[in-house]
Amino acid sequence: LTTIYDVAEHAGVSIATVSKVLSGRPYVSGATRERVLQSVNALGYVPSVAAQSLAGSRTNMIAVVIGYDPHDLFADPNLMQALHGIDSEITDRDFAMLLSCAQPGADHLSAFRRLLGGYRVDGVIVESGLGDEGVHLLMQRNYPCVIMGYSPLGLPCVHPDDYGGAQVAIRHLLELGHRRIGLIGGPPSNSYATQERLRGCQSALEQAGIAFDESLLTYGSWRAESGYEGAKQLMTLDPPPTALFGLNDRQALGAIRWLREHGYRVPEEVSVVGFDDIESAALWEPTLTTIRQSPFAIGQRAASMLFALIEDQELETRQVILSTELVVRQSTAPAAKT
Amino acid sequence: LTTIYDVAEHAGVSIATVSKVLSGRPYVSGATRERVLQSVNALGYVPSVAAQSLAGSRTNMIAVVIGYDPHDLFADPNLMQALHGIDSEITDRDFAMLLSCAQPGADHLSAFRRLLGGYRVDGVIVESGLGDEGVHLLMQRNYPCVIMGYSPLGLPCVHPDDYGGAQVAIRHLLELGHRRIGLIGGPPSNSYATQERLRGCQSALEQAGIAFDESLLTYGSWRAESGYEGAKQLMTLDPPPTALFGLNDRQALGAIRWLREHGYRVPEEVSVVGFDDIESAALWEPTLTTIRQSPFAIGQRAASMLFALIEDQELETRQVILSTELVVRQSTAPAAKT
DNA sequence: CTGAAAGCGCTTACAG
DNA sequence: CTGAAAGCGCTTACAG
Repeated sequence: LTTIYDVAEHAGVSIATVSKVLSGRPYVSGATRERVLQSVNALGYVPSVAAQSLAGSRTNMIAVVIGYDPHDLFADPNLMQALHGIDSEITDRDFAMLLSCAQPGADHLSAFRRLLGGYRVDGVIVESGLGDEGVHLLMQRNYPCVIMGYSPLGLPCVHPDDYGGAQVAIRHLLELGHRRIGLIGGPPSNSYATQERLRGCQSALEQAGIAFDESLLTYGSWRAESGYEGAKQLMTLDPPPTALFGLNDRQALGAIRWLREHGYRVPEEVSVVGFDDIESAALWEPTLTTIRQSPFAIGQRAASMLFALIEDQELETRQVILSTELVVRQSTAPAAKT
Repeated sequence: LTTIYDVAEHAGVSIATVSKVLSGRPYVSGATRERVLQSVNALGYVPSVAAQSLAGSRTNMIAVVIGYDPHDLFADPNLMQALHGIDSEITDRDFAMLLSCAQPGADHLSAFRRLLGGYRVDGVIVESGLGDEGVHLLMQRNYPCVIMGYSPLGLPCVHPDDYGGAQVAIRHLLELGHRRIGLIGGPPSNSYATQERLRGCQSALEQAGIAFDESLLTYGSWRAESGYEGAKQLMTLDPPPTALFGLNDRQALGAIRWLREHGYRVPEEVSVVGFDDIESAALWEPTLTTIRQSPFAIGQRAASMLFALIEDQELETRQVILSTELVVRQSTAPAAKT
């Protein structure tokens, strides 16, 4: 392995000078800089991150901490897109990302503790849903840190406009004449996204003079099965809803599956709306009307905020809310006359 | 931050002893070991990976190198599952994974070089499709390294039985009476998976006395659109195929979408088979007949092989081929009489 | 069984 | 503008 000493020798300077050139600090003569750079190139030198890190500078590495939830986690296209967004931001800065999952058994804090002690990273992006205690730990050591999701503690965070998006979805259904709208939610607890989307639903309904009806609400997971079960449950109500709002697309798709299996025509008899606009939404039959958000943009934004933090810049906004967009496709239609 | 010195002081021993206890080396008295462990616990000590790494021991970190292909990469549910599999293996060993994507512009080697020089990881898992030059680099430094996919260089690798799986898919269609079978392939070049699956198709067809017909083959990407386009292209042939084999599920699903949009009934008029068995395959309408593979298992296996390598154990097998399984669902039916 | 000392490859004041 | 030296937090022979 070629070290800084090799470069120094090759260039006929001291290692301190090599270091200075490489870190872009001033007070190096142009000629020296040139010579060093050439040596670096000639030798294909890449500094050891371990040594750099130990010596107290940057590690060029950020950690992405995600909760441990074997099923939901890695099956979630949104997470994937968010990672993609993060990657797209860090890649030109020559950063790498350390994926740190919470341990299955251990408390969520373990992931943070390991990070704090063991790995030296320049900053951390936390997937929400992990709770705030871990983040709190990071804060105390004032680690640069951004949350993808919500932060009750007021930490820098970025998330889609769940509240507004849900409102728009409900209003779309209301305009189509639907009055009984079944809601299929994500995890009942610990999910700000679910809560915010439900708040949005409630507000849109109440603005239309419709009381929020708890019996039209089911909870589950973010998975398709949860939508399937939700539809089953809601459609046995009397009278059944004329529209279903799956709080994410996978649930909406699962709901459609149940509906069609049981002879309901979508959208003629039952309209269905989703949230996310995942790839499948446009491929499904019928194609899914949904609220588009961009987890890719969330990841990107989180990363760029993190870099600002790392570089000690002031954040313009500590809470970034990315707008959503209604995408009308085939799965919604006017409510059938009753 | 608490260091090994703090622990040593707290336990009343030298840092060498603390180190010995922590690394599980012998020749420490039980009492001393106890005392050290208690101090570690009391202080919540976690060793600095940077220091450990510099001092020449394990980093407890592996790198996963993936090619840069913004669209396909992070949209691929298989990759996600593979990461999940890797994670499941490393998590109880308290390892972390460094996700290293090749740079957009730069040659693929850049990702490897950075790894080699900058980051000290104990081993590397390479997603295939990156070519072998980078892996070669790793080999030269004899870095423990496992490939998810194929290795022409004979490096340790693990992949599904693409060849056999494709054979089974084709035989399934043959048994249903199909004779003209359209093939929708992945990326034309650089994809061993595509090549192997096509070889499987060819062999199954020829065993049935049917010549491999290039005109019944389209290439594209692994995305759904590619299947959509493939179906469009293949169905304009005269006579059109009675069955389509999407070399992955997303393509198969895209093909079904095109077929239904254009009035073809699936499976009554055209049968469709996929490969992978992704989540959507069972949700789609019709549900998709497909060849099931487990990218999760691939990831797991790759990781466990890597650990064996890291621990200097002999590998029983350098090329692990995971079996696939035909899952018959609704998208295939007997060929219509002509 | 235990500890003193060198060294891993850098960065950062500090002198020059 | 340049370099000598200390120090980052560990591990690993090597003595004891």
